[in-house]
Amino acid sequence: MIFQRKPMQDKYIPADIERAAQQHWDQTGAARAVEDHAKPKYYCLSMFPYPSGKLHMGHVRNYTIGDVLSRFHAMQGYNVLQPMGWDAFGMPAENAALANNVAPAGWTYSNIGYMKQQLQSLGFAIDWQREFATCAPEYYRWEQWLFTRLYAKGLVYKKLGTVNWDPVDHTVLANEQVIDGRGWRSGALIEKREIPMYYMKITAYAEELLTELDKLTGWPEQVRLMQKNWIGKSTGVRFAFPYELDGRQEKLWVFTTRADTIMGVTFVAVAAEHPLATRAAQDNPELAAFIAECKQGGVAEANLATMEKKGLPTGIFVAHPLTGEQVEVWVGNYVLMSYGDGAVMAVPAHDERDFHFAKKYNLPIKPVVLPGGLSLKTGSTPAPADVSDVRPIEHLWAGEWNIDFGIHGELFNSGKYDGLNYEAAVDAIATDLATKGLGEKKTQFRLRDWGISRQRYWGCPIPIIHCPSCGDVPVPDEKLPVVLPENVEITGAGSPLAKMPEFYECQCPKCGGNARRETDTLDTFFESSWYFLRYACPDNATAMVDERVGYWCKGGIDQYIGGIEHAILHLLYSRFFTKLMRDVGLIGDLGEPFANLLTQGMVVAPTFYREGENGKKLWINPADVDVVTDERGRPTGATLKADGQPVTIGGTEKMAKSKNNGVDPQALIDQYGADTARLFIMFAAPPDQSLEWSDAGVEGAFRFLRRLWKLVVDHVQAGLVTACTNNDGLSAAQADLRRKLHQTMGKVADDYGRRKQFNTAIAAVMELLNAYDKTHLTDTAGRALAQEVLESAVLLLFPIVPHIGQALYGELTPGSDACRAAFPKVDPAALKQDEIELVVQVNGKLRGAIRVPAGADKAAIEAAALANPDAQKFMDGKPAKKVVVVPGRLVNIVV
RNA sequence: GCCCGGGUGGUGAAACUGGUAGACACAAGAGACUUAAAAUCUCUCGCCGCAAGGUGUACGGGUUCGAUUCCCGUCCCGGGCACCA
Repeated sequence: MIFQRKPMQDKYIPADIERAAQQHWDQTGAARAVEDHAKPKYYCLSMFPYPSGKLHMGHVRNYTIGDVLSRFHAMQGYNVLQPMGWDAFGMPAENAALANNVAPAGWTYSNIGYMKQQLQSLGFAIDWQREFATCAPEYYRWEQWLFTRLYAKGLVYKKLGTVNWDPVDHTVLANEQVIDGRGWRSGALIEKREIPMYYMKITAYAEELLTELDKLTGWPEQVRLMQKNWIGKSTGVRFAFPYELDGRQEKLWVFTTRADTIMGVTFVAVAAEHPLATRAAQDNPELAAFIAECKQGGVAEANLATMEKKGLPTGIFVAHPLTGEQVEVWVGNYVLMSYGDGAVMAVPAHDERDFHFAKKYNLPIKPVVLPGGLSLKTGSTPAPADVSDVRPIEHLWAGEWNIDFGIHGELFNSGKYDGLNYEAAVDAIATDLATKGLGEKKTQFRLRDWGISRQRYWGCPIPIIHCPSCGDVPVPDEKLPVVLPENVEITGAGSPLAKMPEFYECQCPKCGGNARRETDTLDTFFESSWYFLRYACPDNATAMVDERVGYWCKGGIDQYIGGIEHAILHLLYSRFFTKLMRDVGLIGDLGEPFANLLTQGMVVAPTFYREGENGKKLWINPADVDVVTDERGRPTGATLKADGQPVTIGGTEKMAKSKNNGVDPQALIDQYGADTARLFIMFAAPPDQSLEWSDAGVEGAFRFLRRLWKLVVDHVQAGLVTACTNNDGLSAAQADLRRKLHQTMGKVADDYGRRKQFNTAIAAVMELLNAYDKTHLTDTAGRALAQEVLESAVLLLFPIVPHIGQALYGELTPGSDACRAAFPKVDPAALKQDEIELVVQVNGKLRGAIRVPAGADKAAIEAAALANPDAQKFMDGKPAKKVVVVPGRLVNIVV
């Protein structure tokens, strides 16, 4: 018999085996996904990257997780789809254009080219035939098409929206570009400005988006909760304060969830943009100045909410709807026009914000709800001695805010409502308001409609034509796509499209007259809200989606993986789009788009900067910085490697282009190979935990792979044998190893499949190989066991380190292909154990251990524990009061 | 400010449903092999203590036979806050 094979390399050389493995996968089409109704499908999707230039560690982490799950499920017999594409529109391309004088399109495509090659070098089992970039007209034409359908249904509409206006650059800025209230390039004070924008009616789906959250059992509870709070359903009362102004009877509407406190209203606050504020400012210059001041600064809610609360009286009074008492209207900078009616009733005694505002401006505080479970009726503890005397209670409000003031309780000081609890009071008050025609119970959502217009160039053109006689006219299907011109000049001042007559000059599709094309583009969240459906049919030139979506997305995408930072917006918009597309009749009722969600923790890194001219921060990459630490390892300072001069240490933040703190994985891959990079990042932390980047430990990951290689080399050189399939002929130590092997198989499958915690799976295989090293395996039975352990260990690790796995499995089982191997199956017979060890505690403290037969009953275990000399020593001769036996774990003796 | 997470050795972390705190690694130290270095192998490694033992999971309280895990409060760090993606 002549069987010639190339002898196995003694040394682990990742570059060689990775090239060979990737070539093999390419040639065999290992990652190609084809619809196959004979197998269960597994659509494994990782959030597609923005092509920012190079991969960063967050990408490596994200896509390795996806690849591990994809490969694991393929080994379990699933028909796996793992696609990849590019979220290619967005602001960074325009910023790069400004900084380096390159066209956004060219910059984007070249980044895609580089990053694709990086992804390929990591050996991900991606079906590249489904790749697309969202900046391609073949992709975005379909969202333009959908836009016109939604516009026709009224699900897209136009209204005024507030933006950040840079008065120097004459341009609209993103929130990220507003730093401390100033434009990032001009340094000018930013103003709020109202402009017409297109909105999507996501509020029409608020109820469905909320209730369907309950069905998302494959999502982290945390994300469901965040979405629930974001949608923010609240039930309360919408009511009006009537008033007379300029000879007309008017109503000032507000919404409250605390109608029970309505008798405690001492003033009303409206937003600076509220019509009543505008009216009052007409003959009040001071108020007009205040309103102008409120217009300064950015629109981001975080800024508004942390601002000092300021206000000014309008001099206008409205009538309390129940008492008729006159209540003054104030303008407050903390009241948001975009929430509800842009006006709130103020009850300083029971709302913390109102309380501080009232204290600041000496407005009356009128308590109407008893704090801390007090009751007028029963005088229940801890009531003051004389409960009929309410003065001591009111005196409580003289001091600081107390958390009890905001809690539901029994009403007092409220006339006919005295003694009612929260629910009864709200019911009674709502009824009385309704009788007067001044209000009713109402459900309100915090969720607002989604503004999708952007005054930017690098995005999907909005397919609308403005005609002087016909109004806004959607671009007809046969004129789609509206193609974004790719050769433009970016100046940073205003939208380039608005300066291109060749783009905006057009004819009205209805009347044929001269008209102007919309020059705003769509929010890039638009593209990422449906890309996951397009992966099923990227080649369809005649329809947005087709029946293949029904195959791959039935019951939802099986696994979605991406950063926790997308927990609200992207995931909510994607859920919304799926429902929209269902209602437009594009897809059947697929249900929720993502059946299982894994929210990856952020890869964070320290930030470093220097202040440039006019105080602008120039961010410096961590790779270019030396950090000085004290003896405890705490950073005390940092210097730039290039010049040795100090740089300022910023916070530790998610790796982002804007802070220049991304770490390029390429150096890691070049030095150690893709498998080490993959193994290391999976071993560093569980996937949902945030991970502060450090490459300490990479060496250890590489060492482990080298050791695995050597274990297989040694075994192969001694000669291959048939793998062991049962415990016959094994020594006790060998049986222990075989038990460990099969325990490890179960543990790793559970970690991959259920827990999605890969660091512990790797640790388990490390433990197994440590045990392997310590077991005598030179006899015939031992050699067969060695073969079984090595074959299994290689397959257990294959999803994480597929290149070395491909090579080693080929050596261990010549002629086979690791890509076609099934995941190792546990042999229950190998798990059997005669004796187990139990820990003995005395009063909850570990004092000893006993060995008992595996099937020992409770009484026998108790007896053995009480007889244990270590336990007796600590029982001090006292009798056991109680003995707690936790089967399989421990015995606790209480004395 | 509001919503959601997190805090365990020198470091990354483990402990899955309330049951042995620190698995598995990194770093460090000691030793073996080597002319030497690298690589590899062996041992030590939370803190206090010679030891017995005590103590320890951000901090303060609580529930429990037993708490890293559950509850209340405080502090610190991270994510999101609707135009970063």
